[in-house]
Amino acid sequence: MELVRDRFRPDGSRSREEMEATQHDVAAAATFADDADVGPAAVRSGEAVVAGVDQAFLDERVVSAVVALRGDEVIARASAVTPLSIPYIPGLLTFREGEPMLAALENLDVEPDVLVLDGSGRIHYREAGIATHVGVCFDVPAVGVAKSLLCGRPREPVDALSEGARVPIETDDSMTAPDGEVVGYAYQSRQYPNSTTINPLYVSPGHRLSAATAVDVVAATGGEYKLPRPTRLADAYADELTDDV
DNA sequence: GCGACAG
DNA sequence: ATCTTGTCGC
Repeated sequence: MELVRDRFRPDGSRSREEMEATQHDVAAAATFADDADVGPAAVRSGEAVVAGVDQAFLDERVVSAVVALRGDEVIARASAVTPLSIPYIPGLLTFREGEPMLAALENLDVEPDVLVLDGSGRIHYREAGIATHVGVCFDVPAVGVAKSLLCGRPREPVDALSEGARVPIETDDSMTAPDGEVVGYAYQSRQYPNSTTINPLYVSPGHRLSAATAVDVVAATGGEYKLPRPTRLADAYADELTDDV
C-alpha cells in the first residue's frame, strides 16, 4: 500500500502537545460515514479484500503483521519490525504502534478495501484512535476493534449480552465529539450458551465508514471466536515472526 | 485532589 | 501488551 497523507505519519519523537495536535488534524480529515462501497455484503462475498493487523513485542522492538483475506482465502501477508519509541500512554497508542503498522502496510502488495485494526477508531478523546489515524494516512476504510473501552459511555449495561447484540457507545465529557454522538458499539461477537459471560468487543469507525457499518463489517468477517478472523490470523502471524527476528 | 485509562 | 500452571466449568 502507499501512504497518501505523509504529514500525518505518527512520530514518537514529537512532544505530547504535537502528538495531540496531529490527532486533531487527523480527526478533521477523517470521515465517519459510509463513503466507499465496502460493506458487510462485499466482505462476505469475497468482493472486498479485508486486511487484519496486529503486533507482537520483543524487548526493544515491535513486530507488526498484516494478513489480507478475500473471503476465507488468505491472499497476502506482510510485516515490519521497528524499534519501540515511546511507552504506552492512553490516547497516544498510535505513536507507539502506528509506526510499525504503517511500515507493514506499506510492504503489503495488495490493496485492501478495508482495514481491521486492534484498538479504537472514533472511540477516542480526540476522535483519532489508531484505526482513524492509520485509515486517514492511507485514505482507506478502517475499523477499530478494541477488547476494552477507552472512553465513552454505553447506552445500556453491556453485561450478559446475547450473541450478536449491539449497544451504542455515546460520547462522554472526556471526548471532543459532540454530545450524544454514537461513536461506536459494544458488540457481543460470541457468547457462551450458559450464564458465563464473555466481554463484548468495542467497535468504532476509523475512516470512511459509519459506526453501524463498522460493526456490520466486523460481523461479516466471521470467525468462530471473540476476535474477528483477520485479527486472529494477524496475531498468529506476528507471534510466528517473533521467533526469528 | 480523585478517577479512568485502546495495547 | 506481557510475565505464566493449573483449574473451574460447559
